[in-house]
Amino acid sequence: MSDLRISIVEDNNDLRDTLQKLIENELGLKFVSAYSNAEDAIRRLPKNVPDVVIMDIHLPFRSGIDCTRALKDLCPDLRVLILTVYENSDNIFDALKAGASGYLLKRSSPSEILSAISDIAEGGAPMSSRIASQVVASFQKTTPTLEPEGDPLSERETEVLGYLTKGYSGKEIADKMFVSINTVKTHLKHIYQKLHVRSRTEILLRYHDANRDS
Amino acid sequence: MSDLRISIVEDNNDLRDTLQKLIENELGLKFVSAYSNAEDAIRRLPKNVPDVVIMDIHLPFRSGIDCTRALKDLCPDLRVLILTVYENSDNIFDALKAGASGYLLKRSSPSEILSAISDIAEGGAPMSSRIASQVVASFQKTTPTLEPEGDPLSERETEVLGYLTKGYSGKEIADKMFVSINTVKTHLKHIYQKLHVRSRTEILLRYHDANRDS
DNA sequence: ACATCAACCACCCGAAAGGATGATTTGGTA
DNA sequence: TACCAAATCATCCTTTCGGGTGGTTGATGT
Repeated sequence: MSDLRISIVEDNNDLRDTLQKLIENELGLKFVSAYSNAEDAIRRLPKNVPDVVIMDIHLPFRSGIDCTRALKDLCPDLRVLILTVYENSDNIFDALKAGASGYLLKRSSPSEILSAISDIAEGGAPMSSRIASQVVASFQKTTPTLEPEGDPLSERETEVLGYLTKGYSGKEIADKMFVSINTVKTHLKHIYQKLHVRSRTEILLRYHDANRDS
Repeated sequence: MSDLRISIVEDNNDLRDTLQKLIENELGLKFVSAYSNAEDAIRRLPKNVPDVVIMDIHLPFRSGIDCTRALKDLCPDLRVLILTVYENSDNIFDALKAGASGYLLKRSSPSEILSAISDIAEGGAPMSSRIASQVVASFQKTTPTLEPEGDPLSERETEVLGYLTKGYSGKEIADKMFVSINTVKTHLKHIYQKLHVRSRTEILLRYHDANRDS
């Protein structure tokens, strides 16, 4: 097994040098390249693709998240390890969606960074503790707002809602439930009243905001 | 700071005893109770609530996921650390949705388990490497089927699609884009053709199936 | 016996959505 | 230059939605 090849995208010169030295002094890792902005990285990194790139988020022009997206597009096998000071959930989720596999905070110790590099290269997804807990929290989004605890939907109304959120039209729901279109419309009116919405569009938006499952 | 209070829900007697000894022999941890099934845990654990409960998933009658849900309902501050052999994504996501904060595989070493306990008690979300990568992968659900690679949407069409997926009506989109309602309708027709759908409802379904974001 | 409520259905209305056809302008490219 | 795609708008037409009003039945509970 040859050395893991590592690149760095980081605009802070001191930190970039520190990381480079950290990598160069570690057995099993090989420093490949470093870039101080997203453009350089996107243009030049694909010519000599590393195994892992350590990516800052705050960069001069294009963000590290943009850069991650672009690089993953050009080099799908590249593993991106975010190393940043930002721990707000928007940045975390955007980075992961953009294709990052790991997310460390800059306060991490050198040994944490090194073990994260090994972990991410082996298919893991290293995250700082605070990051992981936010990611997990995103799964626990309490399925709220659908049925606001005020007046529960009746059995048939729930059934109609089920078809509604699967994308069926009023007519199709009527057929599936063996009732007339007018009955479905009545149920729908009641559902809209109870959930305080005025269209199936609003239902779908709320439903898929609230539920991350089927 | 007093000792962390730990309980165990695990049906395998050997492993349960091993875990108990592991906890009893560790400075800073205090073993509180152990249960071999979900019913016992749900009935008796709330009478003496620990800080952290180590939970197996495969249990005799009710699963550890059910048990997690019930316990989190009774004791919201309880931290649940899943310890199981299952690493399929359904169990992972269901457990996290049920309120678990950490997810370890049983192959984990004693020191990993101990540090996970500390981590979870401090608000972290410890996960085995393979688990974390599956969780992260769930954010990267490749935004498929929206734009089927056959004919990309034009600039304005993409713009219309953006508003559409935020729930705006045709008229509202027209206003926001400073064009007539007819233009929006034309764009919509083209979008429907390109994405092979027949209504905004289908668009919303596909969009929110594909994207876990706003 | 009476009240209540879910479920069912009908008719009406206006607004929105979806589809077809055709037209004009603009910018870029063969 | 000639052509083409994208964007703009219009007109016509049908269906669907959302909302209002009203009614019948059957089960449940007081």
